[in-house]
Amino acid sequence: MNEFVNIMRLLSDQARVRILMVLAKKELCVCQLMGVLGISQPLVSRNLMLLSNAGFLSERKQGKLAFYSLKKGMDPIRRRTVSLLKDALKTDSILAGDLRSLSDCEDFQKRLGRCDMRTLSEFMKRRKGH
Amino acid sequence: MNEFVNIMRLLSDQARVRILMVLAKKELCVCQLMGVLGISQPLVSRNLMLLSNAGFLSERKQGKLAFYSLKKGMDPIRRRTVSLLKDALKTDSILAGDLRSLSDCEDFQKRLGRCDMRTLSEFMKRRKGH
DNA sequence: ACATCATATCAATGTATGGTTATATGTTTA
DNA sequence: TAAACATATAACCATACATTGATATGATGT
Repeated sequence: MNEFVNIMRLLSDQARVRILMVLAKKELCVCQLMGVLGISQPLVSRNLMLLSNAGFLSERKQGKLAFYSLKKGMDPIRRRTVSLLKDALKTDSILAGDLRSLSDCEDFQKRLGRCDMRTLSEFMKRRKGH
Repeated sequence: MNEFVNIMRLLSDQARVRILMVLAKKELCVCQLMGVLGISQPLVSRNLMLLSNAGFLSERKQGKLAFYSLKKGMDPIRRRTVSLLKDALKTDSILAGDLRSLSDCEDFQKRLGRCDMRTLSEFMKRRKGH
């Protein structure tokens, strides 16, 4: 009972749901999530830790980057929960915006050749402007 | 997005999940839920209101009693959510205890011929003793 | 009308949680 | 080795929420 209630509490936060849904599309590092979601780095990190501890994410370290992705081989309950999330948010506008931000962010980083959190967050802020 | 996150928050509470699961078995009035779950009447009422407003419950008034049950004809997302709850808690010990309490509580009330919240809560307290 | 019973609502309070700032840890590059 | 970069952790504050106790509303029977 408690485990399930804790999973629900985990998913009762917009930022965490957005992270989970974006990672369901593609493996990303922390700074990319910052850029895409427009939230602070400590907050991204904390939410990634919570989602990892709850058994939803895998972590992969490469150099100074930490990549997170949806965990493979989750138990049936978690799998169904993620599937429910996907269907419930299939036409969600915020999520659609996040995915657009993602490709913009990737283009920017490709030109830059690195993550560069400061420049990236400036770029994304300007991007939100219009 | 917000609607879904609110549903998750709703289900991130043990008392509400227990209420929902017991009502999924059987229509009950407020005082029966008090007895079965061992929680205060204002708390039961409040959580019933939240679950109703979120579209999970139907209400039926009969005399001074207010009966609540799982709503018929919920949208697919809510239906799947309830189904997920049921499966996730299929072997949950707290829920099993609630269902046992339910039949005890019904026996007691049948002998008594009414709800009688005061006597009932005393009875249920003693019952928890062993 | 009055007393009792069932439910709803309100006020008060302690706790949990999201968000921010500052700092620490670890990695690469110059 | 020093500086820049990426991430993690800690401390803190403000807000939201669960829970309780008291009280209000409303129905039933005497």
